[in-house]
Amino acid sequence: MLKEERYDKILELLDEEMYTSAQNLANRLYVSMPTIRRDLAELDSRGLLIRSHGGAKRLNSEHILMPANHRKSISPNEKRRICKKAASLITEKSVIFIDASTTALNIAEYLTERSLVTVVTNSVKLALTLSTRGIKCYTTGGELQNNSYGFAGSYAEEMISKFNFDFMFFSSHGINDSGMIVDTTSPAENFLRQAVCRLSAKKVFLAVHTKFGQQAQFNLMPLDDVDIVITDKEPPEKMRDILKGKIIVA
Amino acid sequence: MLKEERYDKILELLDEEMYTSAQNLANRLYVSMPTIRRDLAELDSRGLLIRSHGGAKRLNSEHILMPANHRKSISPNEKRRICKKAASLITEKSVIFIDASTTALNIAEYLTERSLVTVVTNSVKLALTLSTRGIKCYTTGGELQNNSYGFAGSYAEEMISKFNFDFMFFSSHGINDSGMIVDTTSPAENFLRQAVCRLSAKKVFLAVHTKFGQQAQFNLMPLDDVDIVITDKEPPEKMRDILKGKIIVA
DNA sequence: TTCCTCCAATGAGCACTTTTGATTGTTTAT
DNA sequence: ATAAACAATCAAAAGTGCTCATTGGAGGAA
Repeated sequence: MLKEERYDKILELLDEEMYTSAQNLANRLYVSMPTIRRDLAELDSRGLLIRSHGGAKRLNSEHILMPANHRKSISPNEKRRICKKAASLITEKSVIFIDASTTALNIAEYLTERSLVTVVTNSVKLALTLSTRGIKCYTTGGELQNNSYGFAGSYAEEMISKFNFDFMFFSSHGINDSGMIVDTTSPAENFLRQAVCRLSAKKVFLAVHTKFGQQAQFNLMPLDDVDIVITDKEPPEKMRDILKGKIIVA
Repeated sequence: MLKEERYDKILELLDEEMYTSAQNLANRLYVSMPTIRRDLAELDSRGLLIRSHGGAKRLNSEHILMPANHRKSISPNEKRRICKKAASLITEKSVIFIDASTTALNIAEYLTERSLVTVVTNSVKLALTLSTRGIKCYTTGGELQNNSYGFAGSYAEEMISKFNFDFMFFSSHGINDSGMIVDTTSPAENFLRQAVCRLSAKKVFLAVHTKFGQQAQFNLMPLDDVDIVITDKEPPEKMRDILKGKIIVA
């Protein structure tokens, strides 16, 4: 096992347990105590956990700046596959908007500096990711939404009003049986997405197959407004008609 | 097989496996270990994977986030003391700007929801910190600057132009012997600070004592433009005159 | 096309570094 | 006071970077 792999495993275990003893880690990862101690020291110095006598403690929201970055994303591989397909739609020099969702975040992997794309986003995470990859991107300002690490609000809306987008890539909580895209996030964020929608030539909805048939408290937009839906599996029978002509299975 | 082809194969394998050993790659691609090592080094430097002793790790969206250089803040206690004092200047309902610097970041600790302050910042870190503390804040958008985790650029400048600030809190690389506040960060970020300066009633400069007598490549503004300087120790003799009347030792 | 030259890419050998677990004596928590 | 956890040190093993000779493909000339 690689060292980095062990580091990740330690953080994953801590994610579930809040506290863990060095002994416990040594047993579960089949390495000796000194090794675990060294690992914990290293992870502590990276600011990923808090070392304490006998073990370690998970960072809580007070200490962590970019929280939950080691929490496992659900079906990460499906999301990545979807995003790979999504990125392949992007033509050179196009202007694209990517929203703040764990799904759309993966597009970052498939963007390169060379493609001369103008990226606009309201996602803090995407901004940080692209920044470290050396890809220029414009981030909307505004008020940071607690659960999504996305900006929203009137400042964000004003900022995006300066653009005309070729593509808008977004995701949400799900699509209900009547073909309405629904979400649980803040209304402010939904307003923003609706505004971007009006400014975008092509609207691309990224949906892992589990999203079909989901219900949530807010209506974002009808599926009719979307041009392309990218998913990872054939949707259930009852949704075939609504999705006809716009679905791509990655 | 071409080199680039092999690169792609490596990335494909990593796509499925998340972690892989150099040995494994060498076997599957029918090349020697040195070659695989060279490949991994190259791919790592291109930012397409993370090299780790014995192999490599896939770069997924979650891991890109954490800045690799977890530089520890220098003299954190002095900075906190300075920021505590800075926060005590803030009156209820005032509108304040806090810039992207490790020093000013500490103000977050001393802000409470109740004080009804409107906070505006170009710092991603501050935005995240305040957000987890439940304090509302407006973040400028713009282009993320690589080293400071701050936004800058014309969108940021336009955003702040909508405000009139009661206080501006900022820091920089230092003050040189002629009383000029100097910095090493991107010019874009300095333009932003200058713009905020013009919109602020009181300019408060936060300077750990080590900043006195420092030189750097960019001139930010003369000390004359600043109303208050907060530091943690009496400044050196030669700077007393310039600082007269505006210095507070926390 | 075919041959030749050149240069980048590769693999082997070797010295060096990193990682790891065992052992030691010291520190810490209860 | 006592047991657990710790840091420090060491040696073995694995992994690595370096140099250098060899290979094999790209590009130009016959």
